[in-house]
Amino acid sequence: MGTNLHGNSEGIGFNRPETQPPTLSVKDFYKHPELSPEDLERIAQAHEYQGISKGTMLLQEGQRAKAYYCIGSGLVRSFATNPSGKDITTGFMNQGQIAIEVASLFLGIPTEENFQTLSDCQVWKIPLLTFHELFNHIPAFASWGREWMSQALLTHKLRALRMITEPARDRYLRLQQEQPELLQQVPLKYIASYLGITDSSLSRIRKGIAAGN
Amino acid sequence: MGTNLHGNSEGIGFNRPETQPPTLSVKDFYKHPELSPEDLERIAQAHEYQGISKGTMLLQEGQRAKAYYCIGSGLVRSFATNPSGKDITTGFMNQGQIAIEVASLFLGIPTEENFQTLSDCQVWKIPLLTFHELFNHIPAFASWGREWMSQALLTHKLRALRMITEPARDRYLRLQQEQPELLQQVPLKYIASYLGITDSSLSRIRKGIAAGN
DNA sequence: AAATTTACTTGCCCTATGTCAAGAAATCAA
DNA sequence: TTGATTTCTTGACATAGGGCAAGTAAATTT
Repeated sequence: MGTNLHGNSEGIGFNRPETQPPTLSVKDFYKHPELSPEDLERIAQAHEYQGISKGTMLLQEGQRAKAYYCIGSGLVRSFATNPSGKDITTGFMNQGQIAIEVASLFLGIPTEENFQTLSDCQVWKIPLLTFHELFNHIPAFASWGREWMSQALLTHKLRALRMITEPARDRYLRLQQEQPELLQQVPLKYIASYLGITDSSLSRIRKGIAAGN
Repeated sequence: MGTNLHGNSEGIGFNRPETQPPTLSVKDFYKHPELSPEDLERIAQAHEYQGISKGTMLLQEGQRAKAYYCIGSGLVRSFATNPSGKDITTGFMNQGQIAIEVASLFLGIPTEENFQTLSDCQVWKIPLLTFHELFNHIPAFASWGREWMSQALLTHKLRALRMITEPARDRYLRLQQEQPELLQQVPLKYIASYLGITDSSLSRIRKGIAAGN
């Protein structure tokens, strides 16, 4: 295999000490006005805390997700593989975000995306079955889910639009502004494919920005 | 104004005879295993039938949608306007599809998209208030909505991905295969911006296809 | 039917980005 | 520490697609 992201499906329980303890609790992921403290408690109980080491595949295309992950610390990327074999990064999820695959979640169809940790992560994991149960029994949780999905939908529409309207350089600058952490932690090739360009091009764009700004 | 798509906000009730009566009923839009005939009936009742003439703006950016539209016949496009003034087609909705704006629907935020009829349309319109009421009272309807949204989310993710991975020509061919009607009915410039290219480029792509295939 | 507007095509030239390949720098593995 | 792998940069060249402008065809308005 020969990569440090070796795709072990069982990278659970790393030992390296975290540099920063996450200041998040699982309840922070479920902010919604209608959710009562009791609801929140019940939801929180349904999660299991896990440490996951860098390079772990959380989900592979063709599978159906069995859980989703609230990211307490660390970084996850999702990617799709091109017919021609290249992988295209479709998203980054970091602290405070949820790594989730919608096709599996509500449609029960196998995913076309892969999810992979880019660093050691601390996550709260919730099985999809449990999720559905809570979802059906706690209306406020359903509201939360609806809002989450609406937001995701907007985000993806906007992404498609920007791929059309903005030149690569602008997309890079926007990413730099909105998620500067990413540029530090993520290999350039993943950033590049996320922006829809090659790594060579991104390298040149960077150079251009560094020079004439 | 000087365009046949004159953006009248009150193009309700055209008189031109339809060439084809729509074979759809409003219930056809709400296929879901959990929806009982009674539910369906109640939902159907909440819709109002309307004829809308070509060129009508159903929704303008900056507004909050007050309703959505099930398209019995005709064609609608959504578009966003670029900072530089150009409009970019973000989607086409035709017979059997729903013209809806998610930001307004569940987030209550003003839309950044415009919706415009590209032909005379027959629609079933449902006010958002009524929709929310039914949505909250009929669990199966909520399931339907969730599924609709999941599907929409997948579609938009895929669109963004294809903008990255496929060349314009392939995107055109795909559109031609998946929605051939569109190419007949829609001005080239709208198709072009939907595909993320200029009308000149699309014209050349067409030419190329017509020649060497 | 004349005038106007819109739709589409085409030519010329330009730019952003891709492809391929090489090499330096950094990181990881042993 | 050495070797292997990955990361990033850079060069030479190719190409898809954009910008602009002209021109014809088609449709709409008057």
